[in-house]
Amino acid sequence: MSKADEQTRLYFRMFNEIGIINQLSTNKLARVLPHGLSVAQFSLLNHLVRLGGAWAPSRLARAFQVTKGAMTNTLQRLDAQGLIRIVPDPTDARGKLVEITESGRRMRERCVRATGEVMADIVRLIPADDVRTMIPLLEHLRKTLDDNR
Amino acid sequence: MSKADEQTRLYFRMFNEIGIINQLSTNKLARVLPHGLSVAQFSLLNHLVRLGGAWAPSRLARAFQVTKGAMTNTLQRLDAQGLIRIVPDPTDARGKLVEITESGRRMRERCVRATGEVMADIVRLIPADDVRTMIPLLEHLRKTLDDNR
DNA sequence: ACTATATAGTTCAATATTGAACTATTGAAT
DNA sequence: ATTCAATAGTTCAATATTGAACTATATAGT
Repeated sequence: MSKADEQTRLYFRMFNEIGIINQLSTNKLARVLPHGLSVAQFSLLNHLVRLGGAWAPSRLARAFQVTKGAMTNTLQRLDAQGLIRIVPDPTDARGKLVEITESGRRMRERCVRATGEVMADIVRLIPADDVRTMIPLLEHLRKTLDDNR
Repeated sequence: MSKADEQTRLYFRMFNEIGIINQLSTNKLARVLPHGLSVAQFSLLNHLVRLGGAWAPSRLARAFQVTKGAMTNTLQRLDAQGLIRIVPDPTDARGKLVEITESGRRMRERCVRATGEVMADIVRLIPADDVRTMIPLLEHLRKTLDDNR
């Protein structure tokens, strides 16, 4: 096997590990989330609380790297549960703006607590240094993939 | 914010990056794969070629960390395209065994070539040292999540 | 002003996935 | 031998996702 092939294998392996970790972690978190709330939905509530303000669906789709269609779906489900409010954008008749509701804030708190317990297990088992080492490398990889989309 | 909260945030951020990378890389690869073949299907063909021999569906499901239902689906699609052969396990009447066909081998070669070009771009932009640093850390994380499933 | 292009959001079909229910077979304990 | 729990595989409903088609509005170039 050539050197280049070996290198390619290395990169494939990294993506493979990443895929499995994503699946395992998503499932782990989903299992403790209040019934009916997906990890994607929780992440969205979290995003709205942490960053605050009103967000256009298109901006949220870009932030989460999903298609507009997927974001429409997520937002409709959250809206149906009264966890967010969707209002027309006063400055652009095409657009809408998404805000979290009080009920959404409470739900997000519940989710933070629920996932916190799971996360505590993981924190105990994975050295924080490992995480601190990986984050900048992952970030660079993510940005690179994103730029060359 | 408490120290523990900050740490939890760090871990959440890692999982978030991992989720986005998974989505971007999967989409990138899927786009260049011969029509009708998903990344999961290609991975399975690759697995059969690299490791060789006949595999029980349940063993494949464990190897790829997906449910038996998901594996049934993938195998049925590959079988329908004649890329694998599924035969009864002679030693266990409950079981089946999966082998790659000649056509499957050829398809796998095509996929390796197609994805190789995409991967070459990534190899050029991401230092191999980054990858070599991440792999053992990712592997440890994956194993830890898997053990505590 | 007009036109063409870009952007915002929705809908839809196709696909992948989970988790649970189900059937069939195995293997172990008594 | 019988019984019972474990395992192998399938099916199904629910959900999440993509990509493409579609409508509506905005913006830029002429």
